[in-house]
Amino acid sequence: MRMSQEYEQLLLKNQLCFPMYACSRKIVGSYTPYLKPLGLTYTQYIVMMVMWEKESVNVGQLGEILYLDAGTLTPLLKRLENAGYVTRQRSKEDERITIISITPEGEALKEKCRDIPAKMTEGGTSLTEKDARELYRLLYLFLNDK
Amino acid sequence: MRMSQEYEQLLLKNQLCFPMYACSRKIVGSYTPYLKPLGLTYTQYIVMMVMWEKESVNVGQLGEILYLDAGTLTPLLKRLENAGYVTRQRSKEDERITIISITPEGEALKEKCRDIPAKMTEGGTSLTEKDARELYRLLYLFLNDK
DNA sequence: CAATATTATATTGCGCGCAATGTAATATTG
DNA sequence: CAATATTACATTGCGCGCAATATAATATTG
Repeated sequence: MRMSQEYEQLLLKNQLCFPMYACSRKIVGSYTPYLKPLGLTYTQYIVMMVMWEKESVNVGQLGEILYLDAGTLTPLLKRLENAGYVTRQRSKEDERITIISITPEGEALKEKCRDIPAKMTEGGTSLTEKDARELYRLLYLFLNDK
Repeated sequence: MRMSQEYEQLLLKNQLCFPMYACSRKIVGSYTPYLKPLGLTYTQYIVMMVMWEKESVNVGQLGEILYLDAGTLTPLLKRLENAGYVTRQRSKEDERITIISITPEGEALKEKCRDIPAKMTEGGTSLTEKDARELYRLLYLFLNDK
């Protein structure tokens, strides 16, 4: 007996969001063995990646780059500050703005993270180089657009 | 000045995980306008999707299907139980097992969710049908494999 | 320039998501 | 069959992730 069109769309296997959600958690989780020894979470890691590129940003810019809001970033940045990797200080020109700056310890952390990307790919995906490129393209299409 | 291969991989734009993570949150978030009026979170919604297909499952099976563990599922299932959508009872054959069963209210909820998939696609992605299929394939490749 | 609006961040509250640990029931093993 | 191991969930603790609200500083407006 055939299901109606509407109800058929409610089947898990017909969803695009679900595999995205599951995939994301799976990959984020696969970083843990490399990040936990450094005392980092995945979100802290991507914040540090931004810091390695920028050296200094404010909370709003960080949020735009990472698609995260102050409710997530503020406590996370306080933890990175406590760990000694960044400093948080109000801008002198506009006291509403909090400027996040990387410390020497934060810079040093970059070296400890140096091999993580290689270790992550090394396990080996069944994704070919071409598939990976295609996946990348489609994800950014979704991300920039809808 | 050129960056070393290792450090270049630490650039956010060279990561596959980051867009997946951001994309996942973005799509999950786009469900909120439709789920919140029903008092559901996205995770509760996909649990209910399983219940609509199975009528009765135990916690372990639910975890396998959704890639979630008991630490996440137990409190979530208690909330769905309090909302009246499922029941939780120990199996008589094996008292370690908790059986989750859908209630008539849970079945009724399916009708209220009927139009959600259509509403989700309707906003319109720049993804073509072909791109969506390709994305689906690549996500499941990642999910089943690595 | 005082009143109002806007902006940037912080705070609060709640529901995940997951590692680690606990607990009770069932399986296995000597 | 008693001791031990394993299994299936439950609990605890912590860090997000985000909506809603608060707060303080700056911009705008009449």
